[in-house]
Amino acid sequence: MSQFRPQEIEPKWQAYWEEHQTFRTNGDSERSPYYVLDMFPYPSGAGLHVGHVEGYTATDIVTRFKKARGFEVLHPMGWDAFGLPAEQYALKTGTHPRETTAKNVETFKGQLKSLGFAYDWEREINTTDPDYYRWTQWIFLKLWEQDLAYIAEVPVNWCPALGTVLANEEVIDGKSERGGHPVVRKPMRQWMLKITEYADRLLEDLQLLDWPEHLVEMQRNWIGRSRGAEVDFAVDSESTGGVQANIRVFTTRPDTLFGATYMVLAPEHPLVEELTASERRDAVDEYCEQAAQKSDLERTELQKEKSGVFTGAYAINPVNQEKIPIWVADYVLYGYGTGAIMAVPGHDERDWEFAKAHDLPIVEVISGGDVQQEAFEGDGTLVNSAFLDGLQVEEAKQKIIDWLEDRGDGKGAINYKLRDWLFSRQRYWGEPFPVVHREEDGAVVPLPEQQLPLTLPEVEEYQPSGTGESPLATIEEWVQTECPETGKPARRETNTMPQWAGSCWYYLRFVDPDNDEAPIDRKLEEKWLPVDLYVGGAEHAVLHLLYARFWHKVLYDIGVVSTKEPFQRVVNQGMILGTTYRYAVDEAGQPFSMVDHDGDSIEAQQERVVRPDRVRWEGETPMHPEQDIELDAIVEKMSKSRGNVVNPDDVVGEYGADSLRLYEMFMGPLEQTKPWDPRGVTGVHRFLSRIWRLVTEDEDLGVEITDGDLDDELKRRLHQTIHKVTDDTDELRFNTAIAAMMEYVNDLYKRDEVPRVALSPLVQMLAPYAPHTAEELWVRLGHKPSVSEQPWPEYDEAWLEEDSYELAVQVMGKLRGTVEVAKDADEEAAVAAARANPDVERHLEEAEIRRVIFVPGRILNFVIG
RNA sequence: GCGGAAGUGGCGGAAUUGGUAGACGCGCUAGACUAAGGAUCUAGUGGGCUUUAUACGCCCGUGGGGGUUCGACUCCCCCCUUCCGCACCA
Repeated sequence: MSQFRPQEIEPKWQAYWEEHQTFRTNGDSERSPYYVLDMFPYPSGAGLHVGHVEGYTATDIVTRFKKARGFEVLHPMGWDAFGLPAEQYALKTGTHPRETTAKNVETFKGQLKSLGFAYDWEREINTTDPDYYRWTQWIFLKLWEQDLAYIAEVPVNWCPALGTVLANEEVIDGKSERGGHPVVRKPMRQWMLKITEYADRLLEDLQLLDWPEHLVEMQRNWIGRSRGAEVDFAVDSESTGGVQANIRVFTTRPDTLFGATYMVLAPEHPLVEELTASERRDAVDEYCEQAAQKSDLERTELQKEKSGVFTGAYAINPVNQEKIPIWVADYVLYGYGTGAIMAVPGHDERDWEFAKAHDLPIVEVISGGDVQQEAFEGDGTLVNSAFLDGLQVEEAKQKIIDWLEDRGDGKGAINYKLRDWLFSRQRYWGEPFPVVHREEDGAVVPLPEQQLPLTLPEVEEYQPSGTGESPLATIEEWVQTECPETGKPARRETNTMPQWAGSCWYYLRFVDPDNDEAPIDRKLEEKWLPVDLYVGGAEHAVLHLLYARFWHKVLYDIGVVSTKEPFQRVVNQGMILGTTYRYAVDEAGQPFSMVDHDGDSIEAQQERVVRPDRVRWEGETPMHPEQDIELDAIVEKMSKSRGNVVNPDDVVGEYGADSLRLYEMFMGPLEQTKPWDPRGVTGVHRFLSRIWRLVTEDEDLGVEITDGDLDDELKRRLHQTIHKVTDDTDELRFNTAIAAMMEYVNDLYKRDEVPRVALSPLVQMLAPYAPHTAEELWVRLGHKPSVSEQPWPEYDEAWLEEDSYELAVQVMGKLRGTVEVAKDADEEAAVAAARANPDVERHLEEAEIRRVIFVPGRILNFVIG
């Protein structure tokens, strides 16, 4: 026997797999292909965290399991390496992002290997590699050719401190996600991608996918399709001193058109300028100016009462020719619909509030509520609506749309929340756009494909130019070029692509990483796509997945890929939470406990945290290391500043990679958010150690390994275990699969002798979960390596059932006892057995049995009365 | 506010075509082996009542309240709480 020392066996088997190319994908294999993909990481300086390990272990188990089940598995890994942190580090230290990236990749790769993940490293890709981004640029050219890329002056989130424009998702509460710097709106020249043109297909094709409901729902909401009508309101030119205009609105409630008592334009709406009456101009100008200065946040949250100003102009309601006032208010968003609304205060809560605040009339057109008290948004019968009176809402919608279309005053329309994709960043560390701006006429000219990749030039300064242009703008010799068509002077585009670009198609490149003719060979794409299982964090539930789907559809339209959707099945691993130990300090800096007498947390203005390894334990109570203060232990998201981050390297160092992997899978369901419990690791480590001692015949155990056959009972247990572990693994229920193996081992421990044939399948089942330990034990059981090349153990249905079973017996639905009955016992036999049980009989003897419910294998219930 | 997910022992979690609630693990308790045990092995461990004690038995128990059913963690209605996403989207 020998001690279980993971630190000794793990490097050994990692070297073995590498040397024997155990997990190299054979592209010519006849086996069924199976593509398992992880969301590839951004190689940050912080290294791998336990959240990565969770998802990567899950896919690793699937990879090894599917391989054992006869599939040819593709399981690649790469680096999403463009991005802001490396550039910010360059700003601080002058280190080229390429160097930072290379170093971080090295760290990550070492960590991944130390965990024994079965990647085919021959297919490693890096989005910052010119051989890779050449094809990212190529796809951009295709988008341009398809008229899906354009340049626009759009108000963007300009962050002066970072000297760059941020995407909406990078702005949180009006501040930059990284660094918390203030963000303001500023119009700038930007590249946009017309994702909106694909909105319908992105919505429709969600049906084809095997994704969790919440994810599909989030995508649906993001796309935000709504059906309604566009209606044209003529402006009353008498009220504008002769200015003629037309205001088009989008509404989902055309049925309420008779209830429109005023109109609202967004402050940015171009008609505001034209329509405003001279005597109202000062007030309107002032209002619009204020609105422009407000951030999105201020325009929404701080808005207790809806603000707005009257323009002095009136519009004419096309259904009844009534004159209604036109207002300007920032509760109407310029970016949605037409930037103008017809306000129906009787049946829209927002309009109702505005009408109340500004004393505008409220008219009821749908009966069912009291519109003077509150807006009625429910279904009902049309009233005060001339030819619509008496109809229900749905009928009225259709009728009014027909009516509007006949008269040319409007039409049925569909609107989306989804906006075009802001696709440029004013940064250095991103893919350059493969286009030039010709100086003589300002034309945008794409580079010919042969000139790709357009590589990033070396740069002296990583500092943004400050004007909003990227550092690339400062390199004259790079910027100055000539037009590939005319040879005349031209300037290169100095924006770069956002980080999403590289991750939009990397799953394709893994299939054919070295192709220098095309991003991917069509035949290989047909073989491997779509991705069978894609695992990653929920933070990418909307944008990454939506953008990648969009690109995939474009590539589908131009024949590069044959599949409509890239990811057949997506699973989000749940977040792993850490424990934070905290206390509070008062204004004078005096520390005090945040735990009250009942053990509840109390609120504190300022709190401090204590790192877990500095906590002083008084029994079960966490205490401040120096002071007599009880710490408040709370479970929350891991973050550096809270000192609650668990470093996988530390766990590997102490317990080994297999224990870390096993623990993360044993914590609970993959998709669930789970708290990290340091003691939990010891539990699974103990389990591995128990198997180890069993297989290595630890003399203290007194369990002997024999070459004999399985007795019936053990055979049954083995087959039941294989059955359970197989099903659970297949359905990603790793926690219960591990529990089944634990139970089996517990049973084996109760025996004096265990035949080798009872252990080998166990080791095989363990292999995807704890591969190093399994490899070593496989050899110690007398087999040739490697267990990773073994087919998955089979179970025999015949051995899943027992000859007899314990039948639960109820009287009036209450459990009164259990009896052992034969597997095929009929009701008569079951009742006889049950009545022979005194505990059951006692409840039956005085009563009349009205009914007997017997479900073989499950329950016997007596109804008495 | 809208949408999604979820509330089960001291803790992480099992169990849902309705059929013995609490598998497995942590922690805890006792015992064994020990010079020692934060090692290991064995047994026990939802709460309460009954009992000299044990066994047996009984009652309660899956966020709360109703309901359907022979039988409900599971299905239906109402309510509460937590987490996640979106947030004036007309």
